[in-house]
Amino acid sequence: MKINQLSKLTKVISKTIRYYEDIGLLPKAARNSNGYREYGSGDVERLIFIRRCRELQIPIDQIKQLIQVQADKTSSCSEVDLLIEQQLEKVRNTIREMLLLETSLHALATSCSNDIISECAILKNLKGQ
Amino acid sequence: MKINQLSKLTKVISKTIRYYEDIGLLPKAARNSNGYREYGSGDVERLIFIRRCRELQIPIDQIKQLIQVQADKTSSCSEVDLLIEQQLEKVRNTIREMLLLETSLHALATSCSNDIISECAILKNLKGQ
DNA sequence: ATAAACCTTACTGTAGGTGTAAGGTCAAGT
DNA sequence: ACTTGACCTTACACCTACAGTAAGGTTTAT
Repeated sequence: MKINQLSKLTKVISKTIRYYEDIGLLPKAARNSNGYREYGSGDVERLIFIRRCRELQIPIDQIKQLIQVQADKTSSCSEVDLLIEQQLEKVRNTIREMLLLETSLHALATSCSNDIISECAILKNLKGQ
Repeated sequence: MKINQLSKLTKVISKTIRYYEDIGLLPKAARNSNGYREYGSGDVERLIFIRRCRELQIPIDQIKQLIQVQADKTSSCSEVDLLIEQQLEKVRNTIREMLLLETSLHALATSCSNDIISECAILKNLKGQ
């Protein structure tokens, strides 16, 4: 199949598929006589795997690792476990930071009941400290 | 004062200060005879304002707007309110997304009690759908 | 005198793509 | 036969918000 077909099956746009090939996340695609990329069902599976990982915000370098681990039959699940666990920790950290941010912004948003710009409490708060 | 002094007072590194000048977030700095940038107390205040905004993840373009609004004595607070409100909404959306992410990752992390890579439930889950 | 600490510009790289230009190919319709 | 439109190709620029590095000039302290 051609790139657009792969794109439809995986919900990854062609542009991004070529990009993934460029950076080595996908192997170099086979080409047919006119130079178009040619894909098979293995590519569909691999790309869906990648898309699912990206949806979970797993960085591309770590996806590369996950793919390598899968290819190596002798490796154990513990590497996979660790990677997912780390990703989970990162997400939880982000959530904590975002909640602090939300508190600050909310306090800021409700601080000004004025209408005169020179007296605006929001701007004053932003200047302070 | 010179750039390093400004940096210490505002907790913004010199590199970033020059960058802000490049992109027009800070006005072109005055120069003294040797070509070094020369700053005054107004610059301290302005840069602290910018830092506080960045800590709240307000994008640089919106900080530019906030600075313009402040300079214009005829403008009302409503623009400021709106901007902060939008930022708050963005942060809340990110939190919502992150919480969904956390759920997915947690489910994934606890799905595999296996140790054989070819049977790893995590990898299977990532391939599916 | 010299070394450390500071200043300058300019260019490159980061993550994960998206946008755009300029062109080749292919199938269908007129 | 010709054209139109949909598809394919590469290559380069752009996005955010900086950080790193090179290569060089200046100032300050010892």
